[in-house]
Amino acid sequence: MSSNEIVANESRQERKERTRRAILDAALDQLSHTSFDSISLRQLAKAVGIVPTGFYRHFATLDELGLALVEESFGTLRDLIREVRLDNDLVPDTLIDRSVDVLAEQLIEHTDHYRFISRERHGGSAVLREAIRHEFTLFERELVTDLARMPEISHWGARDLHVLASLFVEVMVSAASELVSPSADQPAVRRGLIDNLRNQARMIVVGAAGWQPLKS
Amino acid sequence: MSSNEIVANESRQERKERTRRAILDAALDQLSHTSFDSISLRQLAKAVGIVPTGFYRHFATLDELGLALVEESFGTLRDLIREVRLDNDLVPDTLIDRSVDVLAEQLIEHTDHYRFISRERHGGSAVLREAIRHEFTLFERELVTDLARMPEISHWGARDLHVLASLFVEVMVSAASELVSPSADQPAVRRGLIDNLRNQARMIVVGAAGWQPLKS
DNA sequence: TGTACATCAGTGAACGCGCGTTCACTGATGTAC
DNA sequence: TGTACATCAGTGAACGCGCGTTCACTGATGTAC
Repeated sequence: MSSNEIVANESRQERKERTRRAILDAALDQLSHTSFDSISLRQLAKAVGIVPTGFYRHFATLDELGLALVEESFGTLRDLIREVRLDNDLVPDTLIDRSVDVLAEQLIEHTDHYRFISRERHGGSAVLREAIRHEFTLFERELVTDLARMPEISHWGARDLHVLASLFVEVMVSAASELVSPSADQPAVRRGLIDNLRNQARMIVVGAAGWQPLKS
Repeated sequence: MSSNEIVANESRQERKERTRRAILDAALDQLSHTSFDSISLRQLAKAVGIVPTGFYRHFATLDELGLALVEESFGTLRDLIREVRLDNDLVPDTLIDRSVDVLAEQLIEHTDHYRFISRERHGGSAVLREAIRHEFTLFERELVTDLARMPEISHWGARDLHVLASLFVEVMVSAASELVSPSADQPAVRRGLIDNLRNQARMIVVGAAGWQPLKS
């Protein structure tokens, strides 16, 4: 579908927004088999159904497009956390099961977003790397706040909380990166990855339970 | 330095090997600020000091060059493990300290290799992704073998060992990726990352110590 | 040791192609009166 | 409600550039005798 096809009763603003959306979608599509630093503006425009120069009506540079995708992708990640937090009953084991299930669902629904983050996190564009790193910092900070509320570890210091939060984030990110990789489309492989993630989270919880907080 | 400068008493074979080496080095250099799927054969040749078509005397395709880099980079990683294993006294805490120190040193010495792996692990080239994934599988399998020798966990099953080994690999890879990132050149940041990695490893060890092996 | 021939790493011209960006434009939509 | 003008998303020609790959070549090194 091209973005400039005629739709009745659509304002100029709505039509523009629809084209912008189409550019973002075409970019996510192209980025599922390419990295951002070799994206092609002309192929993008072709997929959207506009002429190459039309791109500049929506983004001043390709970097601006990339940053919009980072923002959108982390929006998706924040939705995930919110969904888990809603029914947070504070029992570690069911919380883990619930979180892993929600993650697995989201990864299927928003594969493009997570693949984009995973690829560009250490990719060739310094601008995107920095933006993604910043978002992950915020994300981990939120997780630290959540963890600090749990009575069992309410006496922990900032360093201890960081150790635990970074462990959770890292196993989650690792598993997510594997799950969105094109090689993980066989159900048996997916189940193995999810099973392992669940057990990793449990082992971390056991580690946290026996942890002696650091001094100073 | 160009690869084709005159060096006395050098056989044709030696000279060719020197050019090949120069191509690999120029590629690693270019890949420190670019991803493999947007590498330029012409820029590579220019850096080496040969004409673009000269590249084909050494590699049939760019992919072949990429695979050579994967092999070489994982050679470096294997050196690291060997070095740690040499003085493995089986006391978890000193083993962790020792491993983290060796890793930190190696990351400084072979930044290019580790950055390449970190970037292409989830990068835009399916060929390299697959090669890197395969190497990591072998690597984790080796770690499982090592772990299975430790008396405390000699009764664990394959799944339990996989949980623990994958945790170690993932925190190591995460920390390494951050440490080779251009944003981690301030000593204070480096120390923070290394300190956190050490504590993550310790928390995992505590988790392993309290772990109830899975059934079946 | 000297000669005749084979090898092959590196050359350089040429190719067709897709790239990002410039610019002046068009014509439908929106707005002021 | 009708008219005159402003806005602006999308157009299309043109640009110079770097790209990977082809091909026939050169001339130093290596080898057979």
